[in-house]
Amino acid sequence: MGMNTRQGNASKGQRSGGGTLYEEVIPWIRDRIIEGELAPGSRIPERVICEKLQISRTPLREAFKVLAAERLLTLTPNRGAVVTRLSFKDVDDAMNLMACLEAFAGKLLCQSITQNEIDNLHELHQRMVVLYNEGNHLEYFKVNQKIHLALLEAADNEVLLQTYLGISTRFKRFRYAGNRAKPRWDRAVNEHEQILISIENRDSDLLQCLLKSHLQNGWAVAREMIREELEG
Amino acid sequence: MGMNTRQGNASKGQRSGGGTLYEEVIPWIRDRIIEGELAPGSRIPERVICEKLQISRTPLREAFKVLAAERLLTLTPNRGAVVTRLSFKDVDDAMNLMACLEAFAGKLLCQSITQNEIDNLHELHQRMVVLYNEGNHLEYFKVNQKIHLALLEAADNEVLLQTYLGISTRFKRFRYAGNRAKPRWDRAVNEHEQILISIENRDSDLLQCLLKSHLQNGWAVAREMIREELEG
DNA sequence: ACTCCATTTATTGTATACAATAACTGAAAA
DNA sequence: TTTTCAGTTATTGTATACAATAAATGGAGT
Repeated sequence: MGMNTRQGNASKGQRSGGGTLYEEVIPWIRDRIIEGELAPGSRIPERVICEKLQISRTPLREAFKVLAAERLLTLTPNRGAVVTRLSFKDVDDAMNLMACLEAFAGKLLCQSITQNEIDNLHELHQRMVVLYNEGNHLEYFKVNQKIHLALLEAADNEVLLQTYLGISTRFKRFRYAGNRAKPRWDRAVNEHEQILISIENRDSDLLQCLLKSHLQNGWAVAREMIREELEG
Repeated sequence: MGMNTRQGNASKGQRSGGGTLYEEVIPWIRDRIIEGELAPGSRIPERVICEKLQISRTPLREAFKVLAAERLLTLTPNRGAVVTRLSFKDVDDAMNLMACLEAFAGKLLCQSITQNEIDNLHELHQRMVVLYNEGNHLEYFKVNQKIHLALLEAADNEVLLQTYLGISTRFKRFRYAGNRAKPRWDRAVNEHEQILISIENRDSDLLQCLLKSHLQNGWAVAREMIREELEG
C-alpha cells in the first residue's frame, strides 16, 4: 500500500489528499476483516499493522477505536485488539433486524420517494438483470446492494440509513454468502420486480411484506451454510 | 474529577481500576454533551479537556474517535472536534425509528420472554407508579427507561439491543424532554399497564401496536417544544 | 474604513520515548 | 513430570516532541 509518511525518516513524499492517516487505515483494516483475511478471533498486534503500512502507532490506535465502535474489533485494556468473533445467532439476529429495517424503509418511502428515485431504481434493476443473465456473481451482488441502499435512501430518514449501513457493513460477509446460491437468483430477480411494482403503486403494506420476505428468503438459503461455518 | 495520572509530574497516585484513561474520558464527555453543558455546534479544543482532566492528548484523541463514531462529535481533519448539531428532522426520524425498533422487540419478546423477566417488568412498573404518585420527575424517567430497556433485552436479539442503545444515548436529551410534560404522565402509566397485559397474553400484534403508539404519543407531546428549541 | 498578504500564533496530526502491564522463558522445587 | 516463580521480553498505555495545517494578527496599500 502506497501510504506515505508525513514526516517520517523514509520517503518524504507529500501525502495525497487533505485526509489523515487514521482515516486511511480504517477502510484498509475493515476490508481485510470483511474479506476474512483477518480471521475472526485472531489478535492484531499494533506492530504488525504499523510495519505493514509504515505508520506509527498513534494513528493506528485511533483507527482501532473507530473499528471497535463498529464492533469489527474488540479491544481489551492492556491486551490489544481482536477481530470480533460472530456467533451464528448474531448473524441470524442481524438478518432479522435488517428485514425489519428494510420493511420500515419501505413504509416510509411510499410517502417520500420521487420519480427520479424510481427511475434510478429501474435503471439499477435493469443492470442487475443483465448481470444476472451473464452470471456475474460479484457485480450482481454489488448492484443488488445498491438497490437496497437506494431504497433506504428513498425513505428519507437519515438515522435509519446510518443504522442500516452500520449493520450492513458489520455483516457484509454473510450477506454476500446469501447471494452466492445460484438457484436463488431467478427468484430474487422476480422478487425485485414485484417490489418495484409495489413501490410505483405506493402500496405500503404489500411493499413491507415483500421486502421482509425477500430478505428472509435470501437468508433462508444461506442460513445452514453460515451455521456450519460458525458452529460446525 | 479525580482522574489521576499514571506517570505524570503531579500526584503519582495509582489509578483506580484496570481500565484506561480514554475509557474514563468517554462517559465524562458524553454526559456533558447529553446534559447540554457542551452545546451543540461548539468546538472542543483538545487543550481545554486535557487541562481540565489533567491528561495528555493521546487518550483524549482516542476518546474523541469513539464519540465521533457514536455521532456525538463531528471530527474534521485539522479542524478538530465539534459537538454534533441535530436538526429537528434528525430527532423526529430517530423517534420514528425507535418506535419501529420497540415494536419489533415487542414482536420478538412474545416468543422469548421468561416469567422472571415478566416479574421484573412488574416490579419496575410498581416502582414507576410510586414515583408517579410522588411526582418525582427524574427517577420516574430513569425507571421508565429501565422498563423500555428490559423490553429490548427480553427480545433476545443482541444486535437489536445494541442498535437501540446507540440511538437511545444519542437522542437521550430529547427523550427526557418528552417525559417532562406532566399531563402526559397518567396516560403513559396507563399505556404501560396495557403493554404489560398484552405481554402476559403474548399478544404480539396488540403489543406492537401499543408500543408504537406509546412512543408516538410521548413524542407528540414533546414535539413542538423540541421543534422550537431546534428551529425557532 | 477595507482588503490583501506576510508573519505569527494556536491547534491538530504524527512519531517517538518512556511507563505499566501482560506474556514468555527457564530454572528450582515439589 | 508438573508447578511455581523470578527474570526477561514483548506489547500496550500515556506523555511529549516535533511537523503540518489552520487561525489570528498586524501592517501596507487602496
